[in-house]
Amino acid sequence: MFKNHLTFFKGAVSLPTQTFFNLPEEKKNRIIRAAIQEFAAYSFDQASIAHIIENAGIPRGSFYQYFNNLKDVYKYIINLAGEQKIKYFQETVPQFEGKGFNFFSALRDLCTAGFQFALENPELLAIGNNFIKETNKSLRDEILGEQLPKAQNFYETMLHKGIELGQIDPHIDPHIATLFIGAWSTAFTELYLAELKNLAHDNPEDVCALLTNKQFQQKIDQMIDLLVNGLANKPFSTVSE
Amino acid sequence: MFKNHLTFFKGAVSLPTQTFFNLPEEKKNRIIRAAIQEFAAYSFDQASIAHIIENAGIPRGSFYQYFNNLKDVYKYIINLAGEQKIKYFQETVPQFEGKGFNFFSALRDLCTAGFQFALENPELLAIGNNFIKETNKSLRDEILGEQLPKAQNFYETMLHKGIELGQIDPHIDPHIATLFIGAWSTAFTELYLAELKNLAHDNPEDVCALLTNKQFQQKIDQMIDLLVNGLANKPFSTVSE
Amino acid sequence: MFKNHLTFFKGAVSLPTQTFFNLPEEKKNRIIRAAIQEFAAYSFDQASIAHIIENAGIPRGSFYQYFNNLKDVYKYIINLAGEQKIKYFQETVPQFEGKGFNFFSALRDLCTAGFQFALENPELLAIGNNFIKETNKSLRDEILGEQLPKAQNFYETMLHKGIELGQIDPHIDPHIATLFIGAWSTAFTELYLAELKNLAHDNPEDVCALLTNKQFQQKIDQMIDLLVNGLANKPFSTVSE
Amino acid sequence: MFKNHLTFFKGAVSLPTQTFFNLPEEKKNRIIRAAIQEFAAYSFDQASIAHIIENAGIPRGSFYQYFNNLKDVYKYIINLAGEQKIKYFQETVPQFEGKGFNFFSALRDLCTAGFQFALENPELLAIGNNFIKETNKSLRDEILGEQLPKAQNFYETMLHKGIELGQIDPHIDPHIATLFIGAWSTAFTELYLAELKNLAHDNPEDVCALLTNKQFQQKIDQMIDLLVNGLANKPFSTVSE
DNA sequence: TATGAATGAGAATTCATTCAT
DNA sequence: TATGAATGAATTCTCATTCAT
Repeated sequence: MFKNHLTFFKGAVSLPTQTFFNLPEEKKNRIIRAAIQEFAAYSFDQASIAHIIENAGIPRGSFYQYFNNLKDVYKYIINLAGEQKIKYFQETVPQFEGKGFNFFSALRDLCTAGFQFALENPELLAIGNNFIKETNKSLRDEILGEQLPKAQNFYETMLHKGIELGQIDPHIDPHIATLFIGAWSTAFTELYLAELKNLAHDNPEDVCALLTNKQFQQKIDQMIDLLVNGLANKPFSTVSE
Repeated sequence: MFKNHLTFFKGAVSLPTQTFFNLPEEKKNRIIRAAIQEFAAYSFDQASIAHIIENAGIPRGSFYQYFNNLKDVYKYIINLAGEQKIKYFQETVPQFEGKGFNFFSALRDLCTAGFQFALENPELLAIGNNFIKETNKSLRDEILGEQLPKAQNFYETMLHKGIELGQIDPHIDPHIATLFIGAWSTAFTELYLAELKNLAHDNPEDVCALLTNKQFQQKIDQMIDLLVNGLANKPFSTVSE
Repeated sequence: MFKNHLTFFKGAVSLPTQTFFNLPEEKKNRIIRAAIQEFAAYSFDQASIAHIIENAGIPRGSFYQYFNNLKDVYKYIINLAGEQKIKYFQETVPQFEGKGFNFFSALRDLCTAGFQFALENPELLAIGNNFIKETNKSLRDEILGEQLPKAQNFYETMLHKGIELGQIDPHIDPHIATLFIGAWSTAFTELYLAELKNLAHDNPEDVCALLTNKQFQQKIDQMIDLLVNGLANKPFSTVSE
Repeated sequence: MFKNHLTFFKGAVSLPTQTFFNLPEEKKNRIIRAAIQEFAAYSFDQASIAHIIENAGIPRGSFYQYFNNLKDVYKYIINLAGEQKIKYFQETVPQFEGKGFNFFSALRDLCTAGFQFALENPELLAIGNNFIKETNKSLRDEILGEQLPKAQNFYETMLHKGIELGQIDPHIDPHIATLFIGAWSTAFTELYLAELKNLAHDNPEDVCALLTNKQFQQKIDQMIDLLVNGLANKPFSTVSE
């Protein structure tokens, strides 16, 4: 999940105890909100159970009736976030079906949706960002391992379709392209976060206007253009022949 | 330093105490090795002094005669790694001087050198990777702040030269291009690490042959091609016009 | 508090955690006793959490569930001691109200009560003594700052009343008089401690008889006489005119 | 020594090693100065060998060739300070010999000399102050025990002479009077230090004028007057009869 | 189940003193 | 003797997890 703002996995591993699920909605949500807040603010290693129970307003002992340990809450939250993201995309992005599919316009749609989601769920974006940076290898692998099977990489699906329809250079190894798009997308997220911070400084109230902001739109276009056409000044490019 | 495997800074902040520098080479190296090992395996927050002194085989108190705290060793090691990398590149990569400069072939040289360095110093690569992911903002800024002035971003230099010589599309915003190359470089590192792991599984002894390995060479070429020409199947690309 | 054995403040700053206050009386008292013992025996800087938890028979971690650090226990104990002293005096010393007030007899009452209190609470006396000697200025100021607002300096109150009623030489600067009484009081405490030690040597069991001891009573009278009439053999005193 | 700024002991216990005394004057003085500085700034418990060697500019190991431990330096310095004070007084204060002796004017002379000394040797005053506040009982006793035999309490000598010459109320127990004068003197020191601090704030350059400052002279006179004649408004004092 | 107190394993750091050269 | 590195005991503080009610 969250290799970047446009990648995600679908997962449904049930880690909290049954006791947790039996909780009244309000309390359950308080706990979830506190956990989201915690993992948005801190990496897994810096997150603490103490913070979560304090923000959720539940007793220490209760925590252990709902989860085995911090890792389990983490997995649960990562999972939840992934589900929300998938749900959002499924509702928002036109499914890449039918003949009308165009890889590059679909890409732009996906980007826009991604930024929209990030705008509406800044904490989930932060959680994703923290997860990407997670260096605890065994934790990473454990989470990815559990979720990868159900992962649904929109990019990969799109890519294959694009190749199929001849919109993408057929010489390109799809695996490498996927890797590249992933990194490209992460860089995009960084750009987005940097812009957000600037806007927040200058004009906190119209952060929401970011997406319709002309300059930012131009940057999006440039990034997409780079991905599509590369760096080369076309007449001069020679290396890759 | 280490925004990715091809970016680095030159730095010379001296943080260990004089006592440390007075130590016999052998002992000093033992400590440095232990620290490198630690920061290669763990992020700054997960690294522990206990591990370092245990691996270096020095008593608890001695550590504090050499460094003030973990942060100081970290800075020292990051610095050392940066210096080694710069030294390596200066010795290996043909300086981009004179008329003969070609952005794309220079890029390939840089990549090859980067992989070579990573192959010879896998732990330094790991340290760099961990640093990129560092989420402790104040620590990041502190280290970058101390080293940025002396930073030397090869990509940026090259990019400007490439634009100057008309080898790169002049419409591209250099800032975004830098971001783009950064993403590309990160993807490259991931690719490299994945290959390494495969090789290590299959044929641990010829890891060193990776760079001359034909398949890997093809992948490098593909990556460069992606960067240069983009994804589009040229006759069909339309979006960015 | 405790500028000397007859001065004190009233304070009610609550520093321990709620957890501490929830503890069963017996355990709470064990901890309080251990802390009192510690601060009676050692100055703040020499006191150690290790001693307290050992004497209280609680585990290391528990201490930190009750207090944030040594300073907080210290403040709490100083405060407790102050409250006990005030309570004692309020119950024992006739309030200096009404016309019948006589500075000098009130002083004697106060002294007697002070010695009585010290006798019954030798550890609190020791704590007060250690606090007076506290050289850590910021700690002093912090504690005094928190408690001064509620401070009730019996001497000063009495002094002003004595001046008002013409019982004290009107030429005397009240500030200096306060200083003077402070010194006198300190000397008194020293005298008292010395006597206590002697008695303890000779006849440990009748320490309690100290106050009714005739010789000691005479010493008290002498001290008061010194304060009231000074050293001079009256007909000969000349210096201060 | 140093029960207050007018009390002191003479002592000559030689605690440093012979090696120390063999040192060239300059180096020896550097060490002494560093130690004085340290004990003026910190109480014994807070003082550290590290500070001293740093300020003296001597290596760690050397310290232990000159002294066994911190306590020994402390004793040595306390001793040195005492000797300096005695020397100063012997040179400055008219010896209380002959018929012309008057307790009260001698007292004023002593005070003035004491303040003068304090002004010229603020660090020694600070050391004395710190020693008075020393709560480490065994250390106190050890130092006092070693030095008391040779102690020379000017007050006590004077007092006896004053009684002898009928200048002091013969009913007064000399022991109690000594105790009282001691505390009085300490209070005096506090007053002096407070004034010093005020002056330092207002007019740092004329701190030296403090002693000739009229207001301060009046305070001295009031303090002496209180000691001589007591608090009572003479016609009304009744208690002590 | 809910609660919140109990616990102890670690982590960092300090510093006096000893030791080797 | 001079030097400065070596050492480890002591101290504070944190926190996940267990336990008793």
